[in-house]
Amino acid sequence: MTKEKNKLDSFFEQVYAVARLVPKGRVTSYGAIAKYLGTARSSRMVGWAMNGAHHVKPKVPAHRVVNRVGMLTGKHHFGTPTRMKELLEKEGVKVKSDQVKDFKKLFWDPMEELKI
DNA sequence: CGATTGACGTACG
DNA sequence: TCGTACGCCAATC
Repeated sequence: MTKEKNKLDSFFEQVYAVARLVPKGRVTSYGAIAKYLGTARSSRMVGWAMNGAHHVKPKVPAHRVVNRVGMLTGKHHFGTPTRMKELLEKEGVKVKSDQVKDFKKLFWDPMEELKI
């Protein structure tokens, strides 16, 4: 405890929470999460938050989070540039040229499930 | 402590 | 319609 800081209230933890809520076989965007958290203008912070997703437990399905166009922009952060694609295809998400197919259909909007 | 970068998004030309 | 510029805010150099 000591100078323990409530990371659960940190913006980063909120991003992780939403990312973990993304159903298998579905994907979402940084902007969607940012917007849900009320920081739509700070969409970059969502990506930055994911930077620490690798050391957060439980595992954060960062591979289900892509940019606004469905491109796997963060694939280089998964150890291998093809890891993200493999993970998505493994869940049933079709990926072509680092871009999610039917992204519009597979898009999972937190506002649709968590809002209200 | 100031400048640059970054897994984005929107605005403007 | 496509390309470029800018803003966000935190972390890193």
